[in-house]
Amino acid sequence: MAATAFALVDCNNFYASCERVFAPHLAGRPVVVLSNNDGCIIARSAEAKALGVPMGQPAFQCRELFARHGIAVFSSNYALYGDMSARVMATLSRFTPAMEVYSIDEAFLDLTGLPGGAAKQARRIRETVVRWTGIPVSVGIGPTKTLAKLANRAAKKHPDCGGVLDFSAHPDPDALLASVPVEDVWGIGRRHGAMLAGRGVLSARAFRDLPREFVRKRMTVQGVHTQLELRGFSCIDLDKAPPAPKTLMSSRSFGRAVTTKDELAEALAEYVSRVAAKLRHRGLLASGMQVYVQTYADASGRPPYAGSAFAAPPAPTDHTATLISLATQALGGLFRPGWRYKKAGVILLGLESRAGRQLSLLDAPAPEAARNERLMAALDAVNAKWGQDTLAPAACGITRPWAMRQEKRSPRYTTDWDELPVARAG
DNA sequence: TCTGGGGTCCTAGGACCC
DNA sequence: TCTGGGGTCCTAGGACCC
Repeated sequence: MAATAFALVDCNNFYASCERVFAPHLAGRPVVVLSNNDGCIIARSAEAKALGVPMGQPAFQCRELFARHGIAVFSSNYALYGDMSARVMATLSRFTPAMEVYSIDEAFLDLTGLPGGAAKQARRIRETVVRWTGIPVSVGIGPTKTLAKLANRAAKKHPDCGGVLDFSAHPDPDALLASVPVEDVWGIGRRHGAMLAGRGVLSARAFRDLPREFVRKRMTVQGVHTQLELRGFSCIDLDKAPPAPKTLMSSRSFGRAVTTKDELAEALAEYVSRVAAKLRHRGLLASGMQVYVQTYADASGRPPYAGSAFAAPPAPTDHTATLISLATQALGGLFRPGWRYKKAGVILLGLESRAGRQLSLLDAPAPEAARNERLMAALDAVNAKWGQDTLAPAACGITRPWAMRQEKRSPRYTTDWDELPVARAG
């Protein structure tokens, strides 16, 4: 029986690569993608990295750098990235059913026992994905998910390995672990990284060799799992069918400061209508809701105001109008005049499966329930066919002066009939 | 004017119950 | 007189991930 071989397949500079698939003239050129609201930099092509464009930097601080180097700048286009992700994942699933889609641009695969060995399969995966989707990927292989992650990072760092690195076949694993900064280990973030650095623990190797009790005390059992995984003992299983989400949220920073309760209510109505559509798409009902608002600091130097409120519908629901009126009520208790609001959001809680719901005698369906259900189904069907905001509740407003900025969004090449790429002859 | 959005898990502490 | 031990549920806060 072969030793377990987890692979982590990770798309290189995913969002930037997606933009380039449909803009071939950008091949070899620096490309960056901005966060929602065109706020900060969330993806960079290799060329942009080489020019020193920093990850996470506010976009307005980089304008000069963008102009000087002719960097192509895009607003984020999640319709495009989501669709490209689905294509990559479908390609990966041809290789093994033992696969976990871990994020929009990453998947774990169990390559144990496949013909030719894990590394050979990984090279085939790489070639196939780039040929079928245009997206380049790197593959890290290891006996645990944490080591596969680490190997993936190393594969990206060392171009000479051809985008595939197998931890188990590495000639000097201790040296490899010693070369990885401790805060780059999967599961160890900035805070714990700083705490460890303060104690002279700087590398993955040094962390691996710490006393277990110390790790448990300072980093909880999750830290212990990470440590065991670095030692080669698998603690984190492949999750082929991720469990239903426990919360769903929709929130946005505004394109400009919002000062009135009416505008806040409109924005919240829009977020509710988005998150309710997600809820129905997953076949879930919400039994609670949290609404929150955040302001900018004001001129007097008062710290920003942040408020949140809970509300619950009479019975678990996925009905947009019910949820909107709930959010509007919650806002009533939350709103303070005289502030400039920066952001608001809605979180749906206590999610349960619609199918599994047992109706009690007390919450027998109201007469309008069946009509509501048909209305929501019709709304979702129209929006699925014609685009996300074709139909929206009037409470969301029409002009949306607070809407987020997206000045450089590329077309939704793959998901919108009006934005298909056009091929020209000759 | 100016720094995203969407998730999960763990722990501690308080309320409440038997 | 004078105040156990164990369990559950909820919330807030902090940490992590992409």
